[in-house]
Amino acid sequence: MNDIDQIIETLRGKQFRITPQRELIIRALADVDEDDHLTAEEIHKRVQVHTSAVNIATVYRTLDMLVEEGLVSRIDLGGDKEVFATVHHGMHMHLVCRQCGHVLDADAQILRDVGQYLFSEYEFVADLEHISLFGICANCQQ
Amino acid sequence: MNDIDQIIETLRGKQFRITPQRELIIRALADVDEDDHLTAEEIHKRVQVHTSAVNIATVYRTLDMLVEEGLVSRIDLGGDKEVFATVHHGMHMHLVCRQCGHVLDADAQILRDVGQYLFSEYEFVADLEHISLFGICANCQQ
DNA sequence: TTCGTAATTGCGAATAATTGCAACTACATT
DNA sequence: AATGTAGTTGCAATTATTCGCAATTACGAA
Repeated sequence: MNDIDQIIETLRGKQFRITPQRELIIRALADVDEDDHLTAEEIHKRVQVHTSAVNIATVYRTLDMLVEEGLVSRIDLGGDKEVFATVHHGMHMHLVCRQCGHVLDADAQILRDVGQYLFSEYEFVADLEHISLFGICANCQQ
Repeated sequence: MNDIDQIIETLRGKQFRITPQRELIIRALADVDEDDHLTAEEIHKRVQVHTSAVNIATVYRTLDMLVEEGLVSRIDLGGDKEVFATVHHGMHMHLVCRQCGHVLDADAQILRDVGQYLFSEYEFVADLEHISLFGICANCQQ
């Protein structure tokens, strides 16, 4: 079973209705190259290639729902830029420079320890698939 | 020297001008109880107690500048809620439940390791004073 | 297959946040 | 103390996101 069907099955299991709009949005999200992330606006554009009959508000609402259900990651790339990707996408850590805005992808392996600690100490299941950390990149340090 | 003067001195050193607006915004931010964080809107209200002559756009721009200079932390509490605090505020980690929105403060000590790793591996200086992690809290797991 | 209904959508309006630009001002220089 | 100017602000316009509500529709049950 591919990512798309897997997400749809999960939603059905939770009594969500699978509308054409939702399916198109999920396809747009899943049909990207590895390491690719899309903004809400980009997703809307991709969906409109197939049909112009999907409202931008529906895109926002569907993304919120998918994030809340843990099927999609909301990735903050510095205030003004917010992107989305399915959680099947592979673990990522984004190092965002708060000075130049540059985004560096880092190995997220180290966060496993943090995740384990948070669960044992607080019973909190942290989303560590896509994490953004802010700071200053090598270039901007001088 | 207190937090406020320290921030102002740092800004002067970087050739930023200390306008009445900026001073009021910095005071509003620094004059809070430990563990308190303010939204841009709350900061604006606090400043307006002293004078109505500060535009909300100035508050946003000043906060952006302070964050970019590393003097203030921008703390994301779940998409719609963004709060600010001076970095002198003490290390924090916010565990934000993506289902119920509840925010739990956790010990941030463990992130020190992550910070060291990121610097040695990527020369990236991560802001670990105020971190938000998203996930599912104990209550919402069932 | 049809029906009933609660979930979902689209639309327009409301709200939040950002930006361009002309006017203003902090402060270094004289 | 007066001056020049680059940095900063206020305002209005723009853009991004959310919300209320009536119309529509997915899908379980008959």
